[in-house]
Amino acid sequence: MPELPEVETVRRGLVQAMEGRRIERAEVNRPDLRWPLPEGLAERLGGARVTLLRRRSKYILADLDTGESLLIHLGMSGRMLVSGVTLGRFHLDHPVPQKHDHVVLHMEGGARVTFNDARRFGAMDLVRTDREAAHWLLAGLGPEPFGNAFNEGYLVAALKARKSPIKTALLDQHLLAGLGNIYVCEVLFRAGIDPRRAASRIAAARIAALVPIIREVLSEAIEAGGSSLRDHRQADGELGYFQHAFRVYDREDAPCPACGTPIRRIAQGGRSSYFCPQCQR
DNA sequence: ATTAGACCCTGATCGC
DNA sequence: TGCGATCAGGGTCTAA
Repeated sequence: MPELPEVETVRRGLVQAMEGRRIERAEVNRPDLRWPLPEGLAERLGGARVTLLRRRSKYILADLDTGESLLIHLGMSGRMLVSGVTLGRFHLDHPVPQKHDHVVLHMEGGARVTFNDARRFGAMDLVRTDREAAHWLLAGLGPEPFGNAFNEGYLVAALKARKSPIKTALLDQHLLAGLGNIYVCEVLFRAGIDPRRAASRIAAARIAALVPIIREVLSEAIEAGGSSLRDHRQADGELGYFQHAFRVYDREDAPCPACGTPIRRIAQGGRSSYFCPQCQR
């Protein structure tokens, strides 16, 4: 489901229900998601206070006052839904229990935060906060798109060594953390680059131009509350609306917004790439 | 080290 | 209405 903008949207949606609040009780309904859940997860969460909610790449990190952080990945179909709270005029509820509600956090004050994930490609783990950078899921991640370590020089150097298509290279989380299939397609369209082009053979100036484009696309998507395809929801159940701004993703045969040429869909690395054969070279 | 492909799992959709 | 094939925003692991 979620790429960086969706994860950031979910994180923001969880702040009010979780930050500064104690987890009164944690309900863990199965022993594993993608991987086994950590030993004693329910006991280690119960009674802990959430001090801060952060995001690294497509992971959400909930720092606890126990010295541990809860690491959450939503995979393809994971959701975090808040219920049992009133936000302004709206009372959020989530008729429980739903199929695939794997972990439920009962927060002090009555809010519930439910991790629901039909496909179970998602993950949860506990890590000592002061050693989180060494966690096996986080250690190999590339720079954050909005961080200082991600810049023109870095990207040009990193892509120079890549013979794979630019599409696949930008999806590699070791090279750059946070992009997924949707936003890579949209970025390459805005940059006018054919997704099949070998990364190493694209002129440095065109690679450099990707840096601000990547930030622009991600910023706009975050601003829109992410993209809601199929059943993705923000934490408050609202839908993001960036999908209405897609220029190529999921628009096979529809006219290119720039030139009218039908958008093409091809498979790369087992995923669909959408592009305009006229505008992207 | 890089790259392609299989694989993980459930659910929605489409053509017949 | 049913059935199989295909596809889906994630990532890991293996083999070459």
